Amino acid sequence: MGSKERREREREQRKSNILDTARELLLEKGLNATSINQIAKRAELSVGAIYFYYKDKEELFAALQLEGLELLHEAIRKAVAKKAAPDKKIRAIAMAYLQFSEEHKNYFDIINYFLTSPETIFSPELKSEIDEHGDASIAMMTLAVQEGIDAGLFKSVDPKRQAIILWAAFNGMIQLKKLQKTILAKNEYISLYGEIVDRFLDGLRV
Amino acid sequence: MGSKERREREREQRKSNILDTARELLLEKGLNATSINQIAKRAELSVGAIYFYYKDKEELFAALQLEGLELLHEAIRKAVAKKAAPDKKIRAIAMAYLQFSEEHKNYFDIINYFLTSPETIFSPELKSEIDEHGDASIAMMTLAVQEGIDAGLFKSVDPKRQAIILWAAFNGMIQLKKLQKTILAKNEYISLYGEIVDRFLDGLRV
Amino acid sequence: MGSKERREREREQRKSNILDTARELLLEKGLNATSINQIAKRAELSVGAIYFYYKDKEELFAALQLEGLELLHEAIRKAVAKKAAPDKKIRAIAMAYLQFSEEHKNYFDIINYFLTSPETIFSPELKSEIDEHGDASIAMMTLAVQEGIDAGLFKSVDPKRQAIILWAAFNGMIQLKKLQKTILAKNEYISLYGEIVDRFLDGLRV
Amino acid sequence: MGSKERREREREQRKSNILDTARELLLEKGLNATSINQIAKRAELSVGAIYFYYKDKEELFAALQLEGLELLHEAIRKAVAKKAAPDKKIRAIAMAYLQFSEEHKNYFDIINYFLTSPETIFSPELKSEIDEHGDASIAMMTLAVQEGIDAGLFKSVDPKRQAIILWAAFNGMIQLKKLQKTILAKNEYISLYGEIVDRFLDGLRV
DNA sequence: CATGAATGAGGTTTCATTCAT
DNA sequence: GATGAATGAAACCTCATTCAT
Repeated sequence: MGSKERREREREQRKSNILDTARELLLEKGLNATSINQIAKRAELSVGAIYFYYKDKEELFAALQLEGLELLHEAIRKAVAKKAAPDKKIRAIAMAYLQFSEEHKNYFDIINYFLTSPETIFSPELKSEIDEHGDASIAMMTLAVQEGIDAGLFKSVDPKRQAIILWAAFNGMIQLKKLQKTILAKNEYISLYGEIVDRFLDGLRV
Repeated sequence: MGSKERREREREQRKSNILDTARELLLEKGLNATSINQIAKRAELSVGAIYFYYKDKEELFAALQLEGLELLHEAIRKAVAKKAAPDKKIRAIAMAYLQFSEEHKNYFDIINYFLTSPETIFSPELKSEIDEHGDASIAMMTLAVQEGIDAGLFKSVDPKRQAIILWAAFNGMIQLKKLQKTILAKNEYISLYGEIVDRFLDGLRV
Repeated sequence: MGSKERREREREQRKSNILDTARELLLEKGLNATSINQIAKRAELSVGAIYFYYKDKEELFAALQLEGLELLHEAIRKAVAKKAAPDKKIRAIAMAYLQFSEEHKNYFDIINYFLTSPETIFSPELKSEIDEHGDASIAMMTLAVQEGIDAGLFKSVDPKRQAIILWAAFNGMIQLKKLQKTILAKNEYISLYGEIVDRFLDGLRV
Repeated sequence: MGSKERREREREQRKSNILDTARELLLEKGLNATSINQIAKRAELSVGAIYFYYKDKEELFAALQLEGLELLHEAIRKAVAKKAAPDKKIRAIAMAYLQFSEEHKNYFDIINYFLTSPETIFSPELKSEIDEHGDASIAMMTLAVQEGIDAGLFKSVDPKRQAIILWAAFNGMIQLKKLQKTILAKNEYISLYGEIVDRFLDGLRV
């Protein structure tokens, strides 16, 4: 017995193997330049095998993004786990996000690639599922802001809106990383990222 | 006599015609679905003609982006033209940028398309030229912040850094427009955009 | 005891289930858009199972055609069952055939699909078996003509040849159904079909 | 000068060359088995070149069918050219059609392939154009029947309807050619074809 | 008996680019 | 200056079939 379980396990492993290769290539060459053929070749699989596990390119890339969002959620969860003052928590989340963008640059880029691309690539259902995953991470920032308000430290503003604003600003700044050596000095974006938190906390406090 | 000028004029007109068509297609179908062949067909030109005016695809798309950056610069210049208090000026620039992103959605998307794509598409020289154009717009925001500091209204912070921070936050928020109907309510991003300025000015004031 | 019969029954049921699905898909998407994989998926069977019951695609589709020919034979047999004058019988068979083409459009199309396709798809043995099945239906028309001749109503012509001629004409007309809305008015082919019988009976009578 | 004309001529020649190869393969292997790749290879052209001349597979095959319909029309026109009694004319058209089906078996098969296939393959516009071409050939048969009626030789029936009936019957019979060696003796379909005309004319006469 | 993973050739189509005219 | 024919690689995806389990 147990042969069914083994099959199941192998199946998952294969899927994950394909995902690994896809991620690798996606980050090496970008979305358009990453083809199923290439993934197959590098994963030492036949093209057909990939299509056996993933219905099409879209499904494959969506899986990648979901993976990334889960990882991100986990990173933020850890950052916010220890007891701390609300502003410390916010800073901790900010730093966790920055760290994630560097340590999991691959996933971060994928998430943002799809988030910011003006082309709609995923089906509505997929998009919805992905957005929900993203929502989960925002919720933790919202909570931190709420605590600050409850503690009388912050103005009485809508906490979720502040969370979204911060997230938008963080994203915007990390994207500027590309401008290093032209508009920005090397790694200047990191200190700017930090200054976002300063400025926003200043703006938030009563 | 003027035959040289006429030629020059025709040449410019032709280039601009190509650009118009390219922009149209780029926004209709996205970057990698826009082919030189398609541009040629819609512009009622031969493929060869396009290659005569633009060395390759890259050069063509870079021209598009430059066009957009110039338009943006002009929009901001106008917004900041009239005398006003520094915070009003900042708000005016912010609103000009938002307005630009809506009225010239096509250009805005192109600018951001290239800015946020992890693929490096342009040659270093091109990238540099493009960045410089972007710089010009930032300079105007920098100036507004500087005025606020000089007037003793704002904290004594690096004004250019604040300009960059604001710009990053603005971009980040406008990108969230895509999340309408999932995470955000319709047009919620606009009021969030406004709140960025509130919070930031709060954080900036002495 | 009966376990062998049960097996046999299950086997037949499975085969018929496969056939049902194949027929469905064949009529939905046409011959070459219907794949074994698709049949397997829709029949909720494994690909291997289909190959267990049918040696290959060809055998599967031949089975479908045989099914259809049997059904057709039965329909004609019923039409000709009651005693009637020869010309009435001929008309009855004609109408039974038309009705079959409409009520069992799926089978009719399959029969004609293979009959008229210039590609030779079946092996000689298969083709032979299929033709024999078709023969059985022709025989009944032949008989009706023979009766007319014997009764002195029809000219003394070869009855089987008349049967084949009628069959050919019927088929030809039903195929014209496709021309509705272009060359033919809607359902005009039906009244034309009727007129075939008129004209041929006129031509047949002494 | 004249270089434009030469280009035009070369273009036509190339298109016709592609068509020749496509026709060849289509008749050798049937529709599904004929791929653009194969056509390109045999025509000693690149795949892209074919797509330069024909938008897609559909357009290529439609061109083939139109070619065939024109040839058919011409053949019938010739057959009916000389003055003759209406029944002779009808027989002449019938024979011209049969002859066309043998001498231009390739074209005939293509015409019928698309006519009888239950799959709709052409776009409505194409289909319409094709049907119109077919209409032209029917018109000539219609005229012959009309003459017979006018001359008091035939019953007063709708002449176009008789033309369509005959055409359907002819098609139906020619398709039976495939049954040679099983249901029919070799070339029996030819004499049956002739008998269709006998029977029909008998049925038509007053 | 039945499964379903795997193959890999082959399908249609698009692409950026070149170059003879 | 401008044309447009040609290339051929590469894109995504599907197929019939096999076979170890």
